[in-house]
Amino acid sequence: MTGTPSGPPLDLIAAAIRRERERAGLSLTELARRSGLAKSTLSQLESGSGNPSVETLWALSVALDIPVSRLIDPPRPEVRVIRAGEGPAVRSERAGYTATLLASCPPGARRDVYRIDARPGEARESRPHQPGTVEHLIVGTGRALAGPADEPVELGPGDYIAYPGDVAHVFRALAPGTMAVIVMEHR
Amino acid sequence: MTGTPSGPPLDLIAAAIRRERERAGLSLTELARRSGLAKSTLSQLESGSGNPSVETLWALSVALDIPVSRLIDPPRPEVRVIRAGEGPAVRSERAGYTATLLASCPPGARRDVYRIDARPGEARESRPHQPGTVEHLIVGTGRALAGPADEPVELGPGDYIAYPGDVAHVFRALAPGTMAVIVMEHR
DNA sequence: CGTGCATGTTCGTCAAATCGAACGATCGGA
DNA sequence: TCCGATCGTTCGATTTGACGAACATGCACG
Repeated sequence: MTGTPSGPPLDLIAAAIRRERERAGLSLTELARRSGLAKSTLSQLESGSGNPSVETLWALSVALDIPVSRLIDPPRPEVRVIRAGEGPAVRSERAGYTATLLASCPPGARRDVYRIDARPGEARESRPHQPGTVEHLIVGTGRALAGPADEPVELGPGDYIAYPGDVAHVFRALAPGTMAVIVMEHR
Repeated sequence: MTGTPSGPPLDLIAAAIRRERERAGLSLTELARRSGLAKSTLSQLESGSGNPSVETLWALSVALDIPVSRLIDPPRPEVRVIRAGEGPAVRSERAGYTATLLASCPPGARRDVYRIDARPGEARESRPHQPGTVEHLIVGTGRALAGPADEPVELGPGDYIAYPGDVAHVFRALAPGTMAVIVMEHR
């Protein structure tokens, strides 16, 4: 029945709490006072013997002035470079449209970053994605008609648009060599 | 004394759980079986009368195949357009560098989107941001030298780089009319 | 028209998270 | 050296989350 041996990261949470507390320069007593929690609770949590509730986590995140995610999703940054032309390219059936996935959605993150290279031609329509998704589009070069399918907006170099990704939307290049960046923000 | 009566979003979590479950097309019984939780627990949670522990949340997120954050951070989408030249511009002291904030970090989100317009000149150095921050940079036009301050990378049109934002980093335009997009991802 | 199986809810019990208070340890000043 | 303050830990009492079983309801099938 294991299937997922991904044990509950109680130790990680414990470490995160201690780390964030010490980062804020707070003592256990002080944090207890600010968060309204008992310092015994905090002590036990930081010692790893604890399974806090959301209320507890929320109180902590408020007192530490950090998003709750910081306490449960362990991060890990890196340095990556993807040269123009490299990277996983998702070409449309029709030529003249190339979407390159620059930064996919790793565990813990919730956004994809694409580079779009397109030539004038048929519009590329996208069916709705996951509800709550928001797309950010910045035109680099050329011109494009993009946005919600029922109300697209004409954009020039440097223009920016944000629109819900959970409804049908469209992208159509209006000039040769049109390049754009799309940040697809999942929820 | 907080000023923000930001009550624990128990209702939001309840709604989120139900939403995500129905999205996955799972019945309460099925989700209970997959997550190893009692369906009574799930029922109570979805009814809003509950304060789940991290173990419970973790089991849910694994069973639903979503990050835990999806259950605790509330969303909110919109449609916005910022024309080139519009929007809050943050000019550097030295001329030749303009950063425009396209999408700031509203409550619940955790990323800022900037457009950078720069001319060759002095490098612009940024001190470390919040720990865990990751910056994504895509060059639109021109050339730039960017990345960690101790190991910058030369980038051309379409090139992409991701690097930790919690260490000193730098951006220097190498050609006139250099435009880039920076996605600053907080944690 | 019953029967079988499903979904989602309610109730009593148990384990555990949280709390408040007391306890040694450490540090700084008189 | 002694005293006070603060730090973090430990210990019972209480609240509360999680579980399992029973329950009401709806739907398909014979």
